[in-house]
Amino acid sequence: MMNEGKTFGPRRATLAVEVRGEIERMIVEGDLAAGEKLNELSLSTMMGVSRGTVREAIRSLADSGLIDLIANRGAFVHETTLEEVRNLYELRGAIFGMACAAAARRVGAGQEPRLLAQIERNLEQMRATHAKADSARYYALNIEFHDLLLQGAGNPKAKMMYDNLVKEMHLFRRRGLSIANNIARSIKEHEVIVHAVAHGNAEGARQAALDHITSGFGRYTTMIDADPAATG
Amino acid sequence: MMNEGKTFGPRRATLAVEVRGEIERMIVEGDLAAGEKLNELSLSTMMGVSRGTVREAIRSLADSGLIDLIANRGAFVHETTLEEVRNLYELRGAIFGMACAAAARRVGAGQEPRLLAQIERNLEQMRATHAKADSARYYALNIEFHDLLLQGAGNPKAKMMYDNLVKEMHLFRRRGLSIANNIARSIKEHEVIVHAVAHGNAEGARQAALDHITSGFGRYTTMIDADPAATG
DNA sequence: AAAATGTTAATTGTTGACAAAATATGGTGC
DNA sequence: GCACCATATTTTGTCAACAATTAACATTTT
Repeated sequence: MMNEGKTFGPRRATLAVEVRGEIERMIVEGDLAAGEKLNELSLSTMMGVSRGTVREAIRSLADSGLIDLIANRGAFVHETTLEEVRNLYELRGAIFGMACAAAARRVGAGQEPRLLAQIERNLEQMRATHAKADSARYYALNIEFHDLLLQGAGNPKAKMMYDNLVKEMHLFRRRGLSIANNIARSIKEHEVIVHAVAHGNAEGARQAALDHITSGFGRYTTMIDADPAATG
Repeated sequence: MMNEGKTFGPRRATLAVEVRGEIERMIVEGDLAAGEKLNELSLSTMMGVSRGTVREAIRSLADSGLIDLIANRGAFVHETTLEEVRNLYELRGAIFGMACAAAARRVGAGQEPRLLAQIERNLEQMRATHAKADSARYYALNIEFHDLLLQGAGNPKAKMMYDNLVKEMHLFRRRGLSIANNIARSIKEHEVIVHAVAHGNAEGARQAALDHITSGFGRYTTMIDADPAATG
C-alpha cells in the first residue's frame, strides 16, 4: 500500500486546503461579492486559523480566475464583465464541443459501454422534471448531463478546465434571475447531442454541443437585457 | 493616475511572485525534472528568501498543472504521461481552432486590420528561416505565429489557457529530440490557416488549425517512437 | 470649499520558531 | 540477506512577531 510512495493519499487535507475550499465556496455562492476584498485577518479570525494559513489558501487560488492578487494591496474577488463572460462561453463551447466529439468517437468504438444509457436516462429524467416544473431538480440533471459527456470524453484535463470555466462564470450574477430559461429549447438541444453521440457521429456531436452552449449564451444575454438591474 | 485605485500597478512585484517565476522557469527549462521534489529549505537557501516565501510561491502554482501538492509530503514537479500529452494536444487543438475561427471572423469584419499583414510577414520569415536551416529562429517564429492568431481572436482567456497548456507540455521531454520535425509540412499547414483567415473563413480556419495541431501531435509521437530512450 | 500635507491605524509581506508528520538510519531477530 | 522496530533526523504545516506599505483620518494651505 505504501509501494507507490508519492501517490499515497494523505489521511487529512491541510488546513490551508480546507480554507481554500471555504473561500471558493463563499465566492461561488455569492457570500463574497465580485470586487470584494479578501481581508486576511477577518478570514483568519472567522475560520479560527492563523493569517499565514489564509495567505497560503489565497495564493493557491492565484490561477483560478476567481481572485485577483495585487501586490501590497491584497486579494479581491474577480469582477467579470459581460465581455469576459462571452469569452468564457466561447471557450466553454470549444471544450464541450471537443468533449462531445470525443465521447461520440468513444461510443462508436465501443469504449464507453454505459455512457449512452446514462445520458439517455438523464434526458428522460430532464423531460419528466420539466413537465413537473421542478427547476432545481432540472438544474442538477443539467449539470449531470454535461458531466457525463465530459467524463465520457476520456480527457480529465478537459473536464477540469470546463468545470473551472463554469465556476468563473458564477462571478457574473444578476439578482433575481432564474437559472433556467427556455428549458424546452435546451432539452431539444440535448436530444440532438445525444442522437449524434449515439450514432458515433463526432462532427455532429461537436457542432450540436457548440450550438447548445452558444444558444445558452444567447439565452443568458436575453435574460440580462430583460433585467437591467445593477450588480449587487 | 491614482484614480483607478485598485488597478494601479505596484512598483515592484512581491518576493513570492519572483520566486514563483524562478520556479516556473526551472521547471519549464528542465532544471527541475519531472517527478522531482521541490525542497522548500533548499530553494529558500538558493534564492536567499525565507521558507515561508517559497511556500507561498509554491502554493501559487497549485492550479498550474506544473506541480503536484501532496499534504505533509510537499510539492513535486508533475510527471506527465504520453496519455496526458495526448489530452493536452486535444485541448490545444480545440482552443487553437476556436481562436483561428474567431480571428478569421474578426479579419472578415475588419476588426483586426493588422493581423493579416502580421501573420503573412511571419509566414514569409518562416519560409526564409527554413531555407537557411535555422531551427532556433524558426522555433521563435512558430511561437510568434501562434501568438498572433491567439491575440487576433480577441479572447485573452483563450490565449492564457493555451499558453498554460504549452507550458505543461514541456514537462514531457525526451533527451536529444530536436524541437522541429518536418518543418516543410508545418509551414504548408500554416499557409492553409493563413489562407482561411485572410478570406474570413471561420470554419475553414478552425479545421485547418485543428488539423495543424493534430498533425503536430502525430509528428511528436513519430519522434518518440523513433527514440525509445527512458526519461532523463 | 477644495486640495495638499502630515499623522495614525490597518493591512500586507516576510521571517523565524515550534509542532507534527514523514523519512532515514541503526540495531535486532530470523 | 531480509523484515521489523525504535530512534534520530529532516521536512512540512502552522503560528506569531516584526517590517514595509497602504488606507484612513486630521490638520493646514490655497
